Amino acid sequence: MSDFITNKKRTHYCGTVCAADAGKEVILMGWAHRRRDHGGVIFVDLRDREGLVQIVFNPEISPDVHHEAHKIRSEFVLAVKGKVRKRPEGMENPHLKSGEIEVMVSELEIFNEARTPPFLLDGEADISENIRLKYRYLDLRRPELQKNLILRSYVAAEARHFLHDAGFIEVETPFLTKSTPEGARDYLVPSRINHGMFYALPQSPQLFKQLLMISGFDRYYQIVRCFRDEDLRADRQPEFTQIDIEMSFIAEDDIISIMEGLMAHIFKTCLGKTLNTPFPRLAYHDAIACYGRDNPDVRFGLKLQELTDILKDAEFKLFQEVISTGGLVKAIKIDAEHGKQISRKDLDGLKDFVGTYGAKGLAWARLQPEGWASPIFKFLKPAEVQQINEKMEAKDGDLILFLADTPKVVHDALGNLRNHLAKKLNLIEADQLAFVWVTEFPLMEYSDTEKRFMSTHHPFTSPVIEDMPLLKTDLGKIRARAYDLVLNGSEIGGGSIRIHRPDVQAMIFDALGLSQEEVRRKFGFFIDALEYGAPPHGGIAFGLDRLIMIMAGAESIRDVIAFPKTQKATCLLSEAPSTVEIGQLMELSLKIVS
RNA sequence: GGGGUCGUAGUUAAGCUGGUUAUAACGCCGGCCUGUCACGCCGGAGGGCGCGAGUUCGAGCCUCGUCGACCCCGCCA
Repeated sequence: MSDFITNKKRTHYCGTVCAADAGKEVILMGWAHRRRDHGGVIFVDLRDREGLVQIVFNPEISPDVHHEAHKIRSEFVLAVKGKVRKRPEGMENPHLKSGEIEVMVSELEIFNEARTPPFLLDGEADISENIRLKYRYLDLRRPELQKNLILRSYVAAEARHFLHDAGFIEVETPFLTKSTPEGARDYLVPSRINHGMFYALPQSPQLFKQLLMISGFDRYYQIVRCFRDEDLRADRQPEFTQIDIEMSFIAEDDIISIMEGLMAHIFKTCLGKTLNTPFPRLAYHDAIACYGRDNPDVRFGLKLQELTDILKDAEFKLFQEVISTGGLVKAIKIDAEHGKQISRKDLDGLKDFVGTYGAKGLAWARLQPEGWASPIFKFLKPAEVQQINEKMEAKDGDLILFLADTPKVVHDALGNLRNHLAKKLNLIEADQLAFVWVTEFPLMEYSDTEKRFMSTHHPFTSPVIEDMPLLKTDLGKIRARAYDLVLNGSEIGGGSIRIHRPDVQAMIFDALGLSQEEVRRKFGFFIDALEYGAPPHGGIAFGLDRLIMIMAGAESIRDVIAFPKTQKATCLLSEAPSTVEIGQLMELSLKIVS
């Protein structure tokens, strides 16, 4: 074995060698980031996870080592021994943390050569994602991704630290578990021992953590992988990580305040940022009314204003039709300064944008010195225009965008348009952290595809007690004891107080249209457990990946996961999924039918 | 399942209304250089345009199909 490693141990990480080390003998190990060969003297930037340091090969120090150094190419793996010295006057590199010093190498070992990498590992590598993912182990050498994953590690460690100190017990729950067809599509695992039967990978440890409450653990947490076989997005991967939490003998405010403490601790220790707690709260109904979505980005205005009442008698066919069939008219005002950045052509683009959310049109009006310029205002009475002016507090130059449609389409389209405009018009200040709790979710929502009411959260969410009578009359109006934590317009966590009484649980299953046999088949073990003394309990789960995305300022969830999947849920590095040997299928009594 | 953007040397891109030997930068290889740090200078190699059809005298440019990456809708209790 090499004398380096066995006898000569690494003394410093490259990025940590600094001016204070001048005069010291150091041993460094890392990758050749860049080489500058001047014929006489050779400079190499040596890189490890902590950063870069310039190492210098000078023939006057050792002709042999200098000769050997000629072989060094990008990404060769090196060990060097040498003396740290202050760089000569005027030769400092202010771009480098270790730029004041350099290491004069007296001994070199090339541990390993490297093929020329398929892409440069320098700075902002604007390389197509398929190449990056195929050579993920090289992409991960880039400082940006190293930084993200190191942050991720810190956050997980600090979360554990905080929760441990707060009396939470980390318990592992099974990955091979029972399929529960409610909710997302399951990843299935065939059972070899039980032919024709399948495990499912957990979408979340929901029932297990509730069972742990019944078992008396009182406070549980787990940083745990979850699996959902649904289509991917920029912030969605088929396997993702949750900080999963459950507590007994508590109510909403108990959980909310401890979780605010958790967030404050994580942001303080990992980013040095102080959060203002408690976080503001917003009822679901108000979130939808003002922001169009249940994960509002409250870093900017552009709130939705309702004009339905003002326009209900308007002699404009389109509005009349929409309003008389239960639809709404809502509008967003863009102030003059930003409104003028939006051209007629942009307006066409915005119309197409809302089209993707089912909106059939997008009307606009611009207040100009000579009055309103708008394709629709000619259909309105002066009194109506006047009321719109007042409601929107319109000033000269303002641009108003109107949408008339069903409530769902109006909120969907304008909610997304609002976010789109904020980005386009640069309305979001960097480094803002806008947390908001969204509360009072509906317990159930009617599903047009399933033709029945479905749980908004999951069927174990407790309804608000006073709303219980609505179980007989108006299922859509029952509020849930649920809460989501939203950060900068992204849902980073969600949870609820659970049902702990078997009779209440039975009523909810009944309202969801699940027969007793179905309930028994799907959740029998859990129903049984509820009957053996379940404490009042509730919990929450945070999406660790999304949280890290925001903390790291990452554009994509793939940038905070070491080995992510593509949008088609494949791994370009390992080439999973793949076909398997026929023998493996036979062992599982499986047959590919098409 | 649907909509959109993209696919040209190792990489990132350019390639005009289809027209001889397909450009550039970086990277790579060789040479020179004792103070560079996106080192510099000189020289060189490297692709036939994701793949497959078609239209045409002629296709990187047009058409169709197909594969892949990304973004979005649906989906994500």
